[in-house]
Amino acid sequence: MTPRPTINDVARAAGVSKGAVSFALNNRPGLATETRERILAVARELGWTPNSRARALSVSRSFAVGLVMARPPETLRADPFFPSFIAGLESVLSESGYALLLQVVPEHDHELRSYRRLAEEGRVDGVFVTDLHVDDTRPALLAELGLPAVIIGPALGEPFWPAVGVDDGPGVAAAVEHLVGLGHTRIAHVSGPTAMVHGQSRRDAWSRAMREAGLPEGPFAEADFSAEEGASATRRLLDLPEPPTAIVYANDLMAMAGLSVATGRGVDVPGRLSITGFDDTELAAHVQPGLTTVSTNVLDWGRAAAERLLALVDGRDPAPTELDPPRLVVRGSTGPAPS
Amino acid sequence: MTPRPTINDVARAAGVSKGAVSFALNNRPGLATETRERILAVARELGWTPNSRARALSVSRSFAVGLVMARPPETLRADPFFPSFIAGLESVLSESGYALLLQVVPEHDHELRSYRRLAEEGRVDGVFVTDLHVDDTRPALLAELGLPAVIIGPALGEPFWPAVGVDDGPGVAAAVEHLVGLGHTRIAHVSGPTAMVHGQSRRDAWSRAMREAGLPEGPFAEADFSAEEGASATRRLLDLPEPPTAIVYANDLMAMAGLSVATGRGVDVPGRLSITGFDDTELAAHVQPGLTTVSTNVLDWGRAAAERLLALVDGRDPAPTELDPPRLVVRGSTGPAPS
DNA sequence: AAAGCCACCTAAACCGGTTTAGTGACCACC
DNA sequence: GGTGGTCACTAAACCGGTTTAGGTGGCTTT
Repeated sequence: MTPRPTINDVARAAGVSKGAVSFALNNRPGLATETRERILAVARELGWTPNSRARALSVSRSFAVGLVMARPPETLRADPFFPSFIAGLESVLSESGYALLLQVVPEHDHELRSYRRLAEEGRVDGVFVTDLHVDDTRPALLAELGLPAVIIGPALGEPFWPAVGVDDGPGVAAAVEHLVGLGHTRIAHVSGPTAMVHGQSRRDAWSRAMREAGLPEGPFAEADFSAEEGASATRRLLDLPEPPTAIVYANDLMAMAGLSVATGRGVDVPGRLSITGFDDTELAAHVQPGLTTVSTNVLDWGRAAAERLLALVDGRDPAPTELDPPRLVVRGSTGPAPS
Repeated sequence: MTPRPTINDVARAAGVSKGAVSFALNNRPGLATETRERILAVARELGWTPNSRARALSVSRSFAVGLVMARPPETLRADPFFPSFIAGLESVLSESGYALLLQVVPEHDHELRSYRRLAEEGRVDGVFVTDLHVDDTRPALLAELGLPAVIIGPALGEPFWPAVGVDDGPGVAAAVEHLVGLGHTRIAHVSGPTAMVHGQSRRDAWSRAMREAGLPEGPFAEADFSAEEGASATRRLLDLPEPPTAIVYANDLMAMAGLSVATGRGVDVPGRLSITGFDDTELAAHVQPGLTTVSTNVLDWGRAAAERLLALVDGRDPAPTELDPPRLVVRGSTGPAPS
């Protein structure tokens, strides 16, 4: 209620100039140790904290970074990625006194405008870019705006852009290999949108793994990561004259919906059909049968992305970060191929 | 790359003082229409946007509001609430030029510090308070800090605090009534943490509905909204000498885990056991059998909360917002009580 | 004793907006 | 023809920090 003290109040109370207070706060050389301590003591006593708005103006930095999520609310709803990812970001950002500014926009078009606005108004010092499309115009826009950015996700194409992400490939490959080891030969894939980088990269990984196992590619169905489309893709695959004996889904949500479609039709899992997911969501361990899936350390991923962006903002050299490779978690939804 | 133009550049180019530019921008009276238009034209031509940092300092506002989420990452992971809720917030905030500042902290203790810091540094003009505990100290802290706040969730106790939320009660009651109508008499409840307001309020609603149906309360198991505890609570209930014929869960995640436990044990759903959830997550419609659950309009909820906070920040009278009441969605997981 | 040099601190400019007090021109009125 | 009142605008203070260019006093140096 009482107005917060300003640097002037502290200076007056300590009998020094406000410059001195600033020096003491940011412990810069040029102050006698005794003076510095006296100033800090007074500041503590008055309960003074520097006003971030004033600081932001004078140093021309906002000490905030932005995350824009462009998804229809429906797709957003059950996404297991963001909460953990954001927790990872935060653990690094808050440590450095940075805040995370979140924007949710309904369409890609709005997203471009969001970035532009964030940059032009000087709200953020850098941004994270997620859900990259294969022909995404955002990197170009951000370069034009001169806004430091870190791309979240597998780096596809432009390698000079700093992307941070676990490579999905080995995870999908591990799932395929696991199934091949169980004797499966007709292994289908239900992908996310192949117009998006992480949809495409998982799809590619599946193709490659099949090729490397010396198998034909098997049926493929494109979906959009939602339960709805996961279910309908599964129906299409099961309706094939020669249905697959295993399906590799691009995420857990679609896999769980597919699992229900199968059991609802009386198709035994894993007796007649094996199923794998991707994400290792909490529920995956608790469906019947338990879902074999790929687990990635999203928290660490967030941390790495934040560190990278802060380095970029500070003009430091971003240390190349090593992330845990994805790990296959085998549960009950996969079993030997039917004979 | 080239430094953004400032208000001074615009003033010089238009041949007026910077005050005039400011007046034109915020279209305040006292400028000839012709002058105002000339200034705006010049501004547009130079591509000038007012710097929000400077604006924030001079008007002593940050044009940002904060949302602090204090949850262990595990609980956070699969929460269907936040993504939609945030989308709702955003739709209102961005309209008014406000930004959403997100903080994720691992513990409740950190959360208090987060709020304090946000307020003291002047980063935000107001905050949302979620996951209220029954003995929560945050309202007191925020009052002390003089920070406008809107509590998200059912208002339990302190009615003078502006809370925005759908009342869970009718939703849970509808589920119980639906089951009673199907002939069930032993209806159990698996709750969230009763130390939290929304855990407690759903539990209370269940008790009340049972009482009003003239039934004894039936077995109760406290859990924490997670799939893990939902599953173990279900096991405890099914192990009872006289197991319930229906279970009302406080959220979908626990209900789906419970559903799997039941089917895994060979307990037919809904033949021998009926199950209801709460949230109407995307997957609820796609499990086998489909989950009967309670749907709330979380997007609208977010919108209402944002409108309320902005009103509070502006010192306007917050219009009382009407939210859609929760709606029971009947699917296959509920059926007639076994005879 | 004048000059030189630190070490320590102050005064003032600056960041880029908003806001208030004030000024000059113009017109109306008595 | 002086007074009063608008209108349209400018100049300058202000928000609360950071930063730079001095300034002061004491101690060495020659």
